[in-house]
Amino acid sequence: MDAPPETLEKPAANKERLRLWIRLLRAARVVEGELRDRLKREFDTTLPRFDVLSALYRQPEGMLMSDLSRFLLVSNGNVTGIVDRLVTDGFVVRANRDGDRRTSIVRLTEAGSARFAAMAEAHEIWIAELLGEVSEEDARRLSVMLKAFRSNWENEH
Amino acid sequence: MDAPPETLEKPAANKERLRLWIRLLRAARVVEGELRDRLKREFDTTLPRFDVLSALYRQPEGMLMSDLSRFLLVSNGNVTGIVDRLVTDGFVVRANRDGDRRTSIVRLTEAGSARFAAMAEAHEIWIAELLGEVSEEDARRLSVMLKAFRSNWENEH
DNA sequence: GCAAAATATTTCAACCTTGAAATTTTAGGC
DNA sequence: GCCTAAAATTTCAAGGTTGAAATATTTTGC
Repeated sequence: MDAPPETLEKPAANKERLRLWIRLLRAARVVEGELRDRLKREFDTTLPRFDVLSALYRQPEGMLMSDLSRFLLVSNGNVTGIVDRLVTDGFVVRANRDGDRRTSIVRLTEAGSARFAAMAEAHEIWIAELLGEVSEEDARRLSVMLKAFRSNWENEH
Repeated sequence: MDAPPETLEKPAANKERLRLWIRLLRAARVVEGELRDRLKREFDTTLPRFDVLSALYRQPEGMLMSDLSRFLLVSNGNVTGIVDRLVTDGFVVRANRDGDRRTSIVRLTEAGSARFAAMAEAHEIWIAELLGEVSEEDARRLSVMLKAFRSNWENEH
């Protein structure tokens, strides 16, 4: 016997999930907005640029455009524009890859790496400050839940 | 004696908060992306338009542009554009308010109200489906945490 | 080898988003 | 009653975002 589909199982649970989603989205927007302001004020940059630098910082050997797009959960065309601007600013380079002329490896420059290191340090402090009310215990629990949510999602899609 | 500032209190807790933030942001993006796709496919609309309709649906007497902006956590100029397009589509009207010619009350039309009701029904099911792995118990706990986070934020800002 | 399918990326139009400047109207001080 | 400040909104430029179409290259099947 199959279990009934989740969505019909218990109406109250679904209302609770809806409330959860709305609050999660609002919390994310509040924090995101604050980070955007601070990145602009203190480093004259944007959140998407920060995200790209962050991804590249973890992969010193570089990433393909499609790697970036998949990792950041944004479209290919989007990454093109952001990387273009980062190249103009001198924080990133596109290196030719012999063997496949369709692709190029995107890598941080020295300047980009140094710049990101400074931003990351501030960023960590900002998050500590913005999420200061969340206890270490709560943070751990919530974090585990969200990780489970995501791996589950990845497996199904 | 004052307690030490949160950010210096315990480095491990801050790492945990940083991890939490990253996971929260990713979860929000995954769900948001899926909602965007479905709203487009099934109702030929966008998330920001849905958000505006949703806000207006809860306030049948209408809202000022600045009310919408504050409630949705987006800029004034942003709301102007979205409402303009909703007016063009016939889902929303701007009514003159006697007494103050700077402002106008934005309200749902009959069509807008009916349209939103249909979308809201689907939306609730989608969320139930997307967050199906989160137990009712977890949802409630998480939801309470996020609510506390937000009221705390509101009080400080 | 070559045509066709698959892959990686860019381009583009439409929309979303912000923050700052401009516009319009109202409220206050005198 | 004026003049100035305040308030609500719109306008605008720059950038972010998507999805679809276009481009360029590589791989596959035969």
